[in-house]
Amino acid sequence: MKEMSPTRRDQEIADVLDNIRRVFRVVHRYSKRAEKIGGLTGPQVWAMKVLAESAPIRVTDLARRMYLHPSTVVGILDRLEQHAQVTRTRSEKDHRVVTVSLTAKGRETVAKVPRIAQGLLLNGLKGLPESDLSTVSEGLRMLVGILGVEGMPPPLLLSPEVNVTGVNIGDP
Amino acid sequence: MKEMSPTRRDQEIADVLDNIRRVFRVVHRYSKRAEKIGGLTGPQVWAMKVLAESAPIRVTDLARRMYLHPSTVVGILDRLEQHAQVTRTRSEKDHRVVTVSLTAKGRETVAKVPRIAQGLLLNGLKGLPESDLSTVSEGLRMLVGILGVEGMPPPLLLSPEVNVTGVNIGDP
DNA sequence: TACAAATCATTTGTGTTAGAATCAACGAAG
DNA sequence: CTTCGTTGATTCTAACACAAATGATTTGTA
Repeated sequence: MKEMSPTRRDQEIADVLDNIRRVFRVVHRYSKRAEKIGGLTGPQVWAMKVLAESAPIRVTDLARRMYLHPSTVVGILDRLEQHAQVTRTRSEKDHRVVTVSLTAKGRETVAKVPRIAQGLLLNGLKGLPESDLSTVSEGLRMLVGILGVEGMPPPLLLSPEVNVTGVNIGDP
Repeated sequence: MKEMSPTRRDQEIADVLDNIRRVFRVVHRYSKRAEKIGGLTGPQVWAMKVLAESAPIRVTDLARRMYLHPSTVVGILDRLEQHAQVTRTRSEKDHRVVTVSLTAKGRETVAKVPRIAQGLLLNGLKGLPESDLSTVSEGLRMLVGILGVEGMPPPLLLSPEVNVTGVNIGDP
């Protein structure tokens, strides 16, 4: 690429940080208020989707998949349990372990989610020309590299189903 | 842009969403625990920096600059006031307005911050080859475009000083 | 002037997030 | 078998974050 004066480079870095800020705010807000399927919040729906995919699952594993601290997930599960969306079962083999599953009601809820969750980002990305998508993809890969979290957590499965899940997460 | 089967494309979109999630989490955590200058949290330091730049300022304007809800800022100001870092003054002209300023102690605190706040992201970006920086920049610009927030808020100044602030914002 | 609408800060209520400490239970070493 | 370290879930505390409602004040309008 062409040469760039230090000043212009600084400007570009400033722009990057500025844009990160913007994306974060939007994604963050979106995740806060969006969703609300059946009175559930973003993180709650997100947990439900992970459960739909791999229940029964231990609390710790659920936390890992959600990139969250176990104590955070406990709170989310408390609320979901109150709404009768999930159940907790103490494992027989290892009494330290608690297994989380969806209730019938929970499965209904999850079934209703996908189409509604067609978020801004997912639709936007879908409509992007291949070359632009590559640019976005590359750029983010580099950011992740900078932050040193490429392999972050168990990459989850990558089925189309999960893509949708990803969106909520975003805002996920 | 080589041709890409629908499946591969879906995969790439999934990756993008996954990476946004990762960057989001990392930056968020970073802003949460990092900083802690003089016992202050990330958002608190962030508010201090905005104040350093444009105090005295009204609560609403401070909130706008931080991309936060006013009620959130009230809490942050409560805590900063307890630590004697800022003061609140009811305006004479308009009795609805409260003006926030830094105390002497607050100015000292701010003076200590900048060098420590050379964050992961800023340093990482600085070390990036020009071509890679362009890719990151381009990709983010597209994301911002998708989200329709190009002009989002008063872009703040773009001095190096503010860039540092930008990092905190991330977590914002 | 009077009254309605808008503005500003705050309070209240709910939810998300993390770290530290706690408690039970498992597993391995002696 | 007993002790010791580890793991797993939870509780507690503290900070964010937002929406909705409140109360005080200003502004615009009839």
